[in-house]
Amino acid sequence: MSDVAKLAGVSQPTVSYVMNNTPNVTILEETKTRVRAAIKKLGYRRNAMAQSLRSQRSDIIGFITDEIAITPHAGRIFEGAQDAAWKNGKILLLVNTKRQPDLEQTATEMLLERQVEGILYATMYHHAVELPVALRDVPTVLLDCFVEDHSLPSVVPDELEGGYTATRALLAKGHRRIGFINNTDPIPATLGRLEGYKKALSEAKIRFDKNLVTHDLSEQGGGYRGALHLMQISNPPTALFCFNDRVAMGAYDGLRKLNLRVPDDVAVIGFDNQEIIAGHLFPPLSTMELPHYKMGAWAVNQLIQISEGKTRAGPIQHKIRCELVERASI
Amino acid sequence: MSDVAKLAGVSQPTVSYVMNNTPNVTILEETKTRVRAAIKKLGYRRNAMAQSLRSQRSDIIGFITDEIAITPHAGRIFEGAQDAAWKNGKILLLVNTKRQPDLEQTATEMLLERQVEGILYATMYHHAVELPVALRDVPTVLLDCFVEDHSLPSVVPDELEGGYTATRALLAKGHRRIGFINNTDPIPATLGRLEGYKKALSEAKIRFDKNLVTHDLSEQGGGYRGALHLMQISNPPTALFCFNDRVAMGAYDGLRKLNLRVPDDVAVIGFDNQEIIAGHLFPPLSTMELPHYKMGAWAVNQLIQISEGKTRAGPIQHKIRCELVERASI
DNA sequence: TTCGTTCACTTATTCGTATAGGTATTTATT
DNA sequence: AATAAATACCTATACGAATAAGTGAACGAA
Repeated sequence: MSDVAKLAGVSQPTVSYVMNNTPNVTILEETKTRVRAAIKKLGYRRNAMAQSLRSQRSDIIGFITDEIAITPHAGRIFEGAQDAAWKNGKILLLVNTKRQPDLEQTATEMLLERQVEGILYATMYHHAVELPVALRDVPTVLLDCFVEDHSLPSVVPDELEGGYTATRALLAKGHRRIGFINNTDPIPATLGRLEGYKKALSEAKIRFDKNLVTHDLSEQGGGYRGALHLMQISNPPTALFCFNDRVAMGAYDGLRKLNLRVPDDVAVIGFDNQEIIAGHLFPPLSTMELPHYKMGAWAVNQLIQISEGKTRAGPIQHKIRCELVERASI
Repeated sequence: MSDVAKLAGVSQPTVSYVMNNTPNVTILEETKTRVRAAIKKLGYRRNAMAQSLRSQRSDIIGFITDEIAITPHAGRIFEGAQDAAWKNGKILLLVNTKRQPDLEQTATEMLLERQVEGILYATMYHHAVELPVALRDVPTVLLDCFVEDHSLPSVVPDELEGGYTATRALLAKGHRRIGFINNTDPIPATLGRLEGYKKALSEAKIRFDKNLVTHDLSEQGGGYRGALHLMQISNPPTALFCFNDRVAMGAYDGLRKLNLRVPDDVAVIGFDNQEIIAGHLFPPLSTMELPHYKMGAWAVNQLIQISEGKTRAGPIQHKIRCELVERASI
C-alpha cells in the first residue's frame, strides 16, 4: 500500500481511504483516479491477514463436518452455506473430521486460532451429537444435528412433516394400504417419519396396521428384503413408503423379483432425492427432497445474526420442510 | 501474549519463545513451566492472522473446484488433499465456483488476498480447462484436469491403463467378445479407456470389432440402451465394459429386460467404484476405482514442494493408476 | 476582518506476533 | 584473576493494513 501511495504521490492511509471508500473522509475524484491507476499499475492486492488483524474481523466462518464434504446429497448443505456466506462477504473454512474426536478437537482449536467469527457444525445425517468443548468459545450453529440439552441453535429437516407429506402423496392416488420400509436406528428420521406416516393415515381415517411397517438397514439390501416381506403378507399393501432412495432402489429389485410392476401394481415413494438414484431408476422415483441447501443457508444467516449480536444464541431448533418431487413411481 | 507474559512474570517474546520452542533460544525449564501454566490459566490461544502477518507464511492452500464438493466420488479428492495438507501443517480453503467464470475470478482474487501459498484447481471429471489469469501469480497444481498447453503441473487418472486393466479382467475369465458401452464426449476418459481396451484386445490377439463399441450418455439411460443394442447384434458379446458405474447400472436393467443374467450370461464391469451403486447392485458390480484420494494427496505434496522451491513448477502430468475392485459381476 | 467550517489530506499509532540485537549474570578457559 | 563464552532473558522493531487525531488551505458567515 505504501508503494501504491508513493507512486500516486499520496500517503498510505489515503490509499486505504480510496480502496475502502471510508465514510466521513473526502478525497478528490482526481486523487482517487491517480490512486486507482497506481493500484492497477502495480497489480496491488490487499493483504487480508493484515486487514483482519487491524480491524479485528476475519470474515471467516468455520465449517466442521464429519463426512459431509464427501457424501453427495449432503454436499448441498455446504453449497447453501457457501452461497449465503458469500453474499455476506464471508468465507467458509471447511474441516473434515471423519468422526475422529481428536481431530475434531484440534480442528476446532485451529479454527479458533484462525479467528473464525463462528462455527457451523454439520453432520451427515440428522442425529444427536456431543461437541468439542472449545466450541463453546464462539457462536455456533448446528446443522442436521443437535445436542441433547438443546442448548445450541440448530437446523434440521422436518422429518415428521416429511413422512406426513410422503404418505399423503400416496393417499392422494387412492392407496389405502401403505407399507413402510423404515430404518432400524432410533434416529429422528426413523421416528419422525413414522409419526408423520401415522398422522397422515389417521387423518384419512385409516387404522394403523403395524404389520405394514418393517425395519431394516437403510440401503438397497434392506429395501429388497422389506419389499419381499411386505408384499408376501396376507393382504399386502398397494404402495410402499421407503425410508430413503437407496431402500427404494432395493425395493424395486424386490418387486421385480415378484413380478410386480411400479407403479401399476405397487406405488413406491422414496426419501432424499438422491440425484444418481431417484431420477434414473425405471421408472423414475417419486421422492421427498431433503432441504439441505436451505439448511446451509439458514445456518449461515443465523450465525451471522448471532455474531453481530442481533439475535441471541438461544436454543432454537429450526425445522425446514421437505418438498415432494413427483416423478413416475406413484 | 502480553497478558500471559505479565502473569508469568516474563516478557512477551519469552512467551513466544516458549510456545514455538524457538531454536537457539534457551529458556529455563522452570520458566517454561510458569509460562505454560499462565497460558493454560488464561485459556490463551495464539492469533494465526498476526502470526502469518509477521512470519509471512499463511499455511493456507486454496482449493478451487467447479462442483467437486457436491459430487460424491470426487469428494475423495478433497479428502486426500486435506489429509496431506494436514500432515504438513497446512489447511485448505475451499471455494466452490459452480463453473461460473466470474465467481472463479473473484474466488481466485479472494484466495490471493488471503495469502494462500498455492492453489489447487480441481474439476469434477478429467478434462481440459481454461484458467483465471490471476492463477498465474501463485504456484498452482491442477487436479483431474489440465490446460491445453500443459504449462502447469497436473494429476489425472491413467485412463488408458484403466481401460486396459478392465478389459484384461474380462479376458482373464475367458471372454473373447467384449462389448464396450462408451461415452460420447471426446474427453480423455472416453478416448483413453477405448485405447486401453484396444491395447488389451490386441495383446490377446483379438481383432478389434467396431460393432462391439457403442457411444451413449454416461448415465443409466445410456447403459440401458447400450446393453439392449449390443446384445441384439448378430454374434453378441459375452461381456460388457461400461464407461462408468451408472452406465453399468443401466446395463443391468437392459440385460434384465432381455432375460440375461449377470454374470452367468453376460459379465459386466464398470468404472468409478461409486459407493452407492457398485457395492449394492445385484450382483455387486466389479469395477475400476478412480484414484481420487491419491490424486488429492499428490497434488498437495507437489504444491508444497513447488512453493518451497524444491521442485520447479514444470509442465509435468502425473498419471495415477486405477485399481480393479472385484465383486461379483464378472 | 475575523473566526468557524469544511475540505483534502498527513502523521502517528494500533492490531498480535516473531525476531534481530542487546544485556546482565553465570560458567568455563587460560 | 582476567577474559571469553554461554545462559537466560529483555528491548525494540517489523509485518500490512485501519483509524484517531492532527494540519494547512479555502471558503463562508457575522
